Amino acid sequence: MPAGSDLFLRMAWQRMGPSIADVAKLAGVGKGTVSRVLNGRPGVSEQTAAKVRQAIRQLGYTPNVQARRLAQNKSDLICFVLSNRDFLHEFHSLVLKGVESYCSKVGRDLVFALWRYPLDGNLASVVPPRIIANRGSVDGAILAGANHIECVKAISKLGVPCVAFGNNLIGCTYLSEVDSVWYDEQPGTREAIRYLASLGHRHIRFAANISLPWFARNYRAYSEAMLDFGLAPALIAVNDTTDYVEIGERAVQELLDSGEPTTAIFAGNDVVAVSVIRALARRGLKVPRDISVVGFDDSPRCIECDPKLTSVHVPKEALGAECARFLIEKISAPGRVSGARVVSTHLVVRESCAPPRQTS
Amino acid sequence: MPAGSDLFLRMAWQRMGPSIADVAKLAGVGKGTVSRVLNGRPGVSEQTAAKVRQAIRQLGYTPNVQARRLAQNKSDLICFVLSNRDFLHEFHSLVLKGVESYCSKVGRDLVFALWRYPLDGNLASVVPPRIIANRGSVDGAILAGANHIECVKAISKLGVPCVAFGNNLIGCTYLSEVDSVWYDEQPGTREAIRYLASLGHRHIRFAANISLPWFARNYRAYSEAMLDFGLAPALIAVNDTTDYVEIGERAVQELLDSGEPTTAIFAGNDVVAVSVIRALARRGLKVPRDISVVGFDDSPRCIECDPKLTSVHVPKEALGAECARFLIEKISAPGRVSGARVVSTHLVVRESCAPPRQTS
DNA sequence: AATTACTGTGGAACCGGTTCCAACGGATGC
DNA sequence: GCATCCGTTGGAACCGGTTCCACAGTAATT
Repeated sequence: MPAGSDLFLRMAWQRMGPSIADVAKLAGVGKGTVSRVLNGRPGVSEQTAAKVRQAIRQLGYTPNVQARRLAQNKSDLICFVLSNRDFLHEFHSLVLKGVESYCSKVGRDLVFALWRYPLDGNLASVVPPRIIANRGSVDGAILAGANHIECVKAISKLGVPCVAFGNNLIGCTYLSEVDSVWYDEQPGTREAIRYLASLGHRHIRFAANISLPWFARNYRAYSEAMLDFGLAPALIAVNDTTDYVEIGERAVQELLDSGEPTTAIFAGNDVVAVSVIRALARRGLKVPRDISVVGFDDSPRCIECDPKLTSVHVPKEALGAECARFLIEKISAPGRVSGARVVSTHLVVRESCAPPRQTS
Repeated sequence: MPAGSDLFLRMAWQRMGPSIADVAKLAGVGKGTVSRVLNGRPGVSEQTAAKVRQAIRQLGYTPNVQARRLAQNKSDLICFVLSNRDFLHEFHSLVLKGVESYCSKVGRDLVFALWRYPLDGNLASVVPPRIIANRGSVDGAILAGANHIECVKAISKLGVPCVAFGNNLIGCTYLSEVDSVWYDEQPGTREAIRYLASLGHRHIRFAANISLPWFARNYRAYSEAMLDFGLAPALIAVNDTTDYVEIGERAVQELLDSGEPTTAIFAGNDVVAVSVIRALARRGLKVPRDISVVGFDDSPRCIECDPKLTSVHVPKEALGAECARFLIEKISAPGRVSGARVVSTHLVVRESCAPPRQTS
């Protein structure tokens, strides 16, 4: 492009809009003044500002984002990284929604990236997503999906501020090992047990694959709640599959085979719960008449099944929003904030629980 | 920051990495040469290139993306816009997955944005998402979710290359009115009708709210297929609600009230289909023994319900990938490609259909 | 030996903003 | 009347890349 070419030439040659210099020239002021008006900084007389605004309108001027980013050495971009998930399931869709909603409120945009690596394998060869590795690409990252804690630390060490979704962290020994946001299973779980107990249930069993950390955490919360209410925790473990539907089916089979008295099932999540209900139905057992079922997550499918599922609500959007808030605090005050943040859960009562049948 | 400050000062003061000038100085070459090496351009001797690579390694240099973007006037960023959807449901999650997978293959990153506007109201006051309006922010946009065709045209007129998801376009009178990617309902629908007919069904009714354009398109495909097989199309319209679950329930009620002979229901989508199955079950009718049901979309819930749902598969990932491919072609060859592209559908047979009961 | 051709290479100019400093003009104070 | 101060303002320098032109060597040609 020819040096010093004027606006007309530039626009004709490439699809390039007017620049701040064109505005300045038309308004008869300096570049600095236009910049001040654009960013609402003080120190410009109303008269001059009006001239500038007029020129901006006349040219249809829009600031070039890249140039601003270069000059300010920041991008106003947040990266949402979904790790080791085949795609965005309902849960993370809602987390993303919370993140998006907070980000758009504070004028930041969202980059979406996937990240895959062996969660159990050799972590030494794991490379961060390109967008994170490129310096200056994004101001920070939210690590959602399932991550190994060492990979979160690795991203941090790259100098990119980041916040992780806590409950799916692998290898994390204590809450605040990395900056993270968690949902607390306890409040909702306690409510669920109290509710079942108040209906008269005594034999409430937990069904899941507790080799998966999130189920393990739920199970611990369940156990504590049971003990608090003077009840004996009991587990139906299906630890050799990660297919939630299969976990539900096999749990029912195992339960019926064992013949142990059971009046209610607390499922590790909603998919397991729905699968449990269907497996029970196939064996002629009706929910909640013959047995009560409680799910975990409060996903949309709770109201799409019959009976509608009583479930522990996880505030997914709030979780996402909290991740975003935390990250943006970290970005604007590096080193000033850190630790773990927690959002609460609560029970949503629907139709899948009833008083236990009078034992024959 | 002081002018001409050296690397050490810059890194100490702000968290700023080494720049291309630092690499050039260390390697004893010019900036241009370093740039040539970085971008793998010819015209650099192997000896010099080696020196440069050594210096890059020594400093741990990473190029600054923003600077590159400014100089090249492109961002390598694609925007995925989800319009008028409360969040990413399964369908669009999979479309997004297809987009992501194609983009990451060709080295582009993905920005995620939501866009809300009244689809029927006053379109004059609709403002495009900030990220699109900002010149230079993204190279192009994929408009997913439900869009009004005038809004797609408005984005185009801003000079931002874009491709829209076709099937949810409002106000679109012919396929190639804007650059778009569609799934073709016909092949899968014909397969479904042929399959039902081959089982012996003659009275197959379509259930949906056909005031919604996507259902209207499905209905048209259904009607054509029915006629082709010498059968009479019949509609159960529930046009006064957009709640899919309610559509299913009310359709069943209407069907039973009418008393018209019906041996199979072709639902507008899977959510409607599942709702139909449940509503039938509540009235003591079992699928597929008493009546057959076919869904549309082939969503995950097809295998999470009982019986597993036979459904017309929409290749959502392929659709997303095609959007991305189309857009990137538009970006690299402006004005050279345009029109509508189509991906096909096909039937996936599961458990929800059987030969019709011998009429009593 | 002089001319031509070609390969490498340095570096100035440029992308389009932000930031900061010097300077200007008018009002105020003495 | 002169010094001081403050609100405005222009513009140079800068952010960190890319691009392109000019030019130095060296090899090939005449």
